[in-house]
Amino acid sequence: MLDGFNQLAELIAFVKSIELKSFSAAARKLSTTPSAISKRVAKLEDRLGVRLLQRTTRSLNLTTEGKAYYERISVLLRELEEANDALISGGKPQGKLTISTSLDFGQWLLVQSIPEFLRQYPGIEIDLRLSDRLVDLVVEGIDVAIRLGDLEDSSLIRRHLGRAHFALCASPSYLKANGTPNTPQDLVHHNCLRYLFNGQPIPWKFLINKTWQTSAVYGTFNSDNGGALKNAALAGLGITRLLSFQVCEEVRQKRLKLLFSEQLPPGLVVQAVFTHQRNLSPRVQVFLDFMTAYCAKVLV
Amino acid sequence: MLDGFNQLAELIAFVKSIELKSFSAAARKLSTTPSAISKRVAKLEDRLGVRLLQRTTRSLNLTTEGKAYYERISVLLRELEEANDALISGGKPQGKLTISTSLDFGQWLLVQSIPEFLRQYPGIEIDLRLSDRLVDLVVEGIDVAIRLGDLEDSSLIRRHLGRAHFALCASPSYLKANGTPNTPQDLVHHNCLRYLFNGQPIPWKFLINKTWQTSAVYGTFNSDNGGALKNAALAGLGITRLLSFQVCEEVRQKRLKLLFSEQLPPGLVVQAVFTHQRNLSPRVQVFLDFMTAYCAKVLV
DNA sequence: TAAAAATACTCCATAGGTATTTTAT
DNA sequence: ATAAAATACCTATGGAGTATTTTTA
Repeated sequence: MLDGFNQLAELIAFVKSIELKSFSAAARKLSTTPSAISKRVAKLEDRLGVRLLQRTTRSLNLTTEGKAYYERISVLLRELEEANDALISGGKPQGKLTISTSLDFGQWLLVQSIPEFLRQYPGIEIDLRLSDRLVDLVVEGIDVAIRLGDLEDSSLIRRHLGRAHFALCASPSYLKANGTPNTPQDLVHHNCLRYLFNGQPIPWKFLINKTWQTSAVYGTFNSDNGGALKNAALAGLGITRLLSFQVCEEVRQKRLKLLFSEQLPPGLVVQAVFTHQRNLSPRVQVFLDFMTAYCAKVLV
Repeated sequence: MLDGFNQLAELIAFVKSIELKSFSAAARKLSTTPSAISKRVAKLEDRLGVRLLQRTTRSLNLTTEGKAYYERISVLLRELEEANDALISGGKPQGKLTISTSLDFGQWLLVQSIPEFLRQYPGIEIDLRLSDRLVDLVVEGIDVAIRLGDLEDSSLIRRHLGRAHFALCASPSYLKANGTPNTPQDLVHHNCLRYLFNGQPIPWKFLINKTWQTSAVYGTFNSDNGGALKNAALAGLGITRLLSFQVCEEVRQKRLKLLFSEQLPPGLVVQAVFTHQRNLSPRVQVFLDFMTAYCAKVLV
């Protein structure tokens, strides 16, 4: 039984100490004294009969057992808080919404939509975490991630938001200086700025004579950051392939010209992923609905 | 923050009261007084600012909010207990393992394996729940279910254990009195005892001339219980189709004879299903491994 | 009227704060 | 030398028990 493990405060002290890597910091955050935190954690260890933290006056280090325990407990505390919030708010969306997405999608599309979202739901605040690595939603306490490309992840629920189209583009100055390619094959003679995924440039495919063919393209600049590629293209360095939402503004302003639009692959699936279907919190629900509508409008 | 929701004891009192439908009963279970339980629940309600239980001196009824809260909290408490157990036991399998499976599989195959399993893991005790309805693992607090047939359930992890073959059989006395059918088509003239799924008899298929054909069969007795069908067949009532593990003993003793073994469909997939892959408790892990080995041996 | 929940009242365990000591960088 | 964790000591909050009242089936 849970008898004897009565004090939620102990668990909170433990988790917060780890997250802030300090008893004193945790004490400040929890509006109490370091003494109290020290005692709570010690008591928790006593009750469990296991040392959770190896601590010196200068550092806190999780023991193996502590690490395993932390990973489970921190999730449970978040869920408990969630349950309390849901109850108290009576189903109204509120609280902190933690979103994870890629740098490119987050910087360009998502941030544009956020002001309107926050206006519609004044009770919600947003933590936006941008990262191109595949984050673990549960461990990192993320409510919802938006991912480009159809990545498998068995344990997560997915919701289709739309499709991000590719956009092959270059600045008018580059095209003037180097000529506009007439066919994808001509790209061999151009400076092609490629996106790196896991350190590898992604091949460019084109519809040529009704079949999909990979063009061998090369260039003097590759990057794993779409913004960098766009800026390079704007600076007239060469031709790059991005996603349409990243460059629509520049295309409208005629600072970038699109090439071979009719011959590009269908693009990347955009989807929201999140954990348990059951008991989805109101703030995640409204965000999903909002993004579904927003993407339907923006991802042409 | 969870500040102010410090007392796990309150949550436990709430959950136990609901499960036992009484404060007094919960008090007995938790080795305390009804007074304490009453106060804990009242305090929890105060803190949350929501009435969770509508109570008279004779009955406890969850409010709408209370029901929603209970469903979330009860799961969290189980998981917290789990985390504590896992830590204290240091990864050794122990504690109560709750298994759900169908009546037929549970009664015949599973119970045979349990003594050996319990012998191997003295720290484990088993709650076996037999039911032919599709239970909700999370809500009912079930560690692992064993299901026959390839049922989809997105949110659950599945592990393949083997395949249960069909066995068409009848008693020697029945075959003597009514003749042994030579082909599946002959079954039209026999009393076929069929299994009911959702109230409907499941059709019998056979491999006839290298194609799968459904035989129109009829009989004077159908049941949604395999044991009943087996007993009817043993009593000489007719021919029935069961799963091989249900009748292998009787076949060995020549109290039932198998028919058309070469012409029956491949049988039902047997699989274990459970929730989250991560942090699978040791007792569930060893049970899965044990059942995998056991089924590999028993499901020929 | 009988059994269960709420309540009033008392008690004491213990959590937490203050002040101090220890420790590691 | 300093900042952080542990500890000793004291205080006071509040949780739990006993006894009593209220409620309802």
